[in-house]
Amino acid sequence: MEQIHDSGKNCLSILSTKEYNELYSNSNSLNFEAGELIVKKGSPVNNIYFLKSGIVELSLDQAPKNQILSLLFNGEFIGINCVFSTAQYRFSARALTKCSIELLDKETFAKLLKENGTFSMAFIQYISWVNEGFLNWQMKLKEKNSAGALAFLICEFQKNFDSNSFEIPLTRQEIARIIGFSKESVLKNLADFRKEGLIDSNGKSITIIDASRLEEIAKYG
Amino acid sequence: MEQIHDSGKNCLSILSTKEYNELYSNSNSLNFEAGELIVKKGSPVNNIYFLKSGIVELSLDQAPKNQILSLLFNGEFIGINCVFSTAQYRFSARALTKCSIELLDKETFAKLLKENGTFSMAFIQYISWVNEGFLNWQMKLKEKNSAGALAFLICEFQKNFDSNSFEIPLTRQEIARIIGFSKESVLKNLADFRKEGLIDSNGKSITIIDASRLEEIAKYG
DNA sequence: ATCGGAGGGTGTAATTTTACACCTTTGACA
DNA sequence: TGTCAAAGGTGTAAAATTACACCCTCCGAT
Repeated sequence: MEQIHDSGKNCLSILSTKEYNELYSNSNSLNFEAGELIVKKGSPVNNIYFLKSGIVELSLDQAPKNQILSLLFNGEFIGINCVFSTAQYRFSARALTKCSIELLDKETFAKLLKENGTFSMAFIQYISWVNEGFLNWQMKLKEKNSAGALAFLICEFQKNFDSNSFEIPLTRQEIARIIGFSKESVLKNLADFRKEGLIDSNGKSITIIDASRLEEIAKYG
Repeated sequence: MEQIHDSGKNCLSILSTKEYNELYSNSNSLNFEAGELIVKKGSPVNNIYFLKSGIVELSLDQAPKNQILSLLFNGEFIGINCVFSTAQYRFSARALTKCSIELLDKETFAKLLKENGTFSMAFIQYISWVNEGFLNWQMKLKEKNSAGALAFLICEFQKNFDSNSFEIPLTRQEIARIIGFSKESVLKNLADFRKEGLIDSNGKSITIIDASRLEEIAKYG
């Protein structure tokens, strides 16, 4: 229990070559285009979706309107809480960018969990870590106003890129659905950030000019 | 994987008598009074807290001010996500009522998880179920206005009692911290519910008069 | 090439929620 | 029994957010 497994990839690396091959011999690769529905709410859980590359949004409804629960990046399992707790997915998953996904067999995965105690401990660490992260993300967003939440999201995206200039592959509406405010609030706050010289933005591309002040706002001050 | 383990108690019942005795021989019973701090944010995870009876609140800060993450009822583990994902608790737990808690040894618990594949599968099902429930709870609250959120909380409490008359062991301030609105909003909505004949309330005791209309509001319509 | 829809953008009004000010009630305890 | 703090309660003003109305631009399909 010394090692903390902080990504799905990390967790799969526990498996022996034999176990790994067994898991992957029962799996399929799938590719999705931006905007495509990956998992529809209510569909039965027959496989485990492992996100090899791309960004996925989870939302409570399959319509691309509702509140976005969370964003998943590469190395994560999609909707892992539903796999072992309910017979069906309780939300929908949609590709935000091109995505490459490995469809693992649920029964093989479960068999390996039962047989390999080290793997199951790593998996327990992983889902604990994922859920702890989700909880923290939600709570941080909840205590902020619209400007703080937007700044927070921009800072979080920045962490996934090395540069201060990057593209956020989301429409203003999608950003709004993530942070839980209206599209107009997002637009107005973006305009304010631009006017105050915190960022420069042009469509989906964004450049952070004053990172420390942006982080101040993200922390809510 | 047929059986779904939807409470910590249920999950512990998987253990053989021998394993159960091993776990409990390394454990202690603790009792807490209403208001007492059970787990302080930042403290190291040395034990697993199993809530035998009572109601516990989880919050991001030890001060009894901040947003309440969730309420735990009997049969649940306290802060189970932190046990296997971080070395320390990321939030505080406080007794809302008198609580009886079993302090299980973390290493023994981990050993049993590694050795007993059926137990670890049940535990995985349990934490998935807990987190799925938390996520749903948070999302349902998020999409509601203050009246809807309050009605929702009242309806949720009602489910834990068999009668339409019961006591909510929370101050108005605590209710506010759970649903994420101000104390005044809670008071005003309660007054409205009373005026409209949906409920009767006197201090902490509450009687639901028009359950269907209250549920309507809870669903936000 | 042009039509139409989706997305970006902004101002103003309406709505919701909070903040503040202040009062009453309750219950522990000296 | 008196006191004091915490909790319940309410009205009004201020602040934040949303809703609506409307405009422009870009881009894909006919």
